[in-house]
Amino acid sequence: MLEHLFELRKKRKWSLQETADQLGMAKSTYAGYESGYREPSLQSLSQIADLFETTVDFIIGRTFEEQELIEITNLVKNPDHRLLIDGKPLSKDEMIDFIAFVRVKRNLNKKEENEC
Amino acid sequence: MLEHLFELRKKRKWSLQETADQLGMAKSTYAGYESGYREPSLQSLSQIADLFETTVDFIIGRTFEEQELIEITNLVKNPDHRLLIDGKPLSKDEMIDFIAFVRVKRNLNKKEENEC
DNA sequence: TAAAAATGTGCGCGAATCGAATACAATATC
DNA sequence: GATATTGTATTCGATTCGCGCACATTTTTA
Repeated sequence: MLEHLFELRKKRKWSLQETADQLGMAKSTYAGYESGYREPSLQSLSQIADLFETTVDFIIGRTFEEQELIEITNLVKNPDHRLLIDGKPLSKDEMIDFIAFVRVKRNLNKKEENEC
Repeated sequence: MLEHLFELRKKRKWSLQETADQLGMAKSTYAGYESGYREPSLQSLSQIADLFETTVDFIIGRTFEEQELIEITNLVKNPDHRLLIDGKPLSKDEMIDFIAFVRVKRNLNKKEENEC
């Protein structure tokens, strides 16, 4: 269930003890989670997600990728996510402007490459 | 911790019994989750998230809205999501450019309002 | 409107699980 | 080679789980 914990910890090159210390729990307790011997409380689980800067859904294996991929061009028509800048939601118009902005910029870079 | 369960169930106009039946557990068990009297196992929690077609993070209150909010300015330093345009990931530079772009545009709009 | 069914709430019990301490082998560090 | 660190496993008391059951309230049915 928590098979992702191992990779998250290894990616940061932390030992079980280091990780447990940061979470304020015993090494054996955290180790139990990784090995599948025990399940953490929801509070501990949330704390762990915070420590690894990820989601609970990823840790318990409900999402396959740690980094969720979000296609902005889809968001205009199907806003299943809300993008913010400085805490303020991005409007549809701002999104459209942005898409155009990036497309133009990417094309310019392409042309520059071809000229070299 | 699981304060969202009540609203998710009510939105669907389900009784405790109906909900518990769909989850294959006792009414009192599910009711215990809603009232905060008990915490479900991770397996049950995942099952509940499936039933309500939402995320565990939302149910346990780690995200405020069912529609997830993503602050782009945070993505630069902590890329827990990946934004795409035309299938191609947004680079850090593109994100920074975009943030500046939106900020300038928003400021211009503000000035225009003040002039009226 | 009275009877019956369904709803939400709370408690008690046995069983299961938790969190920490401890022990120990394997590996790393000096 | 001695020492410290790491990962794994086990045990123990305490906590919590999941369910059954009871009860008051509301809704539905006859």
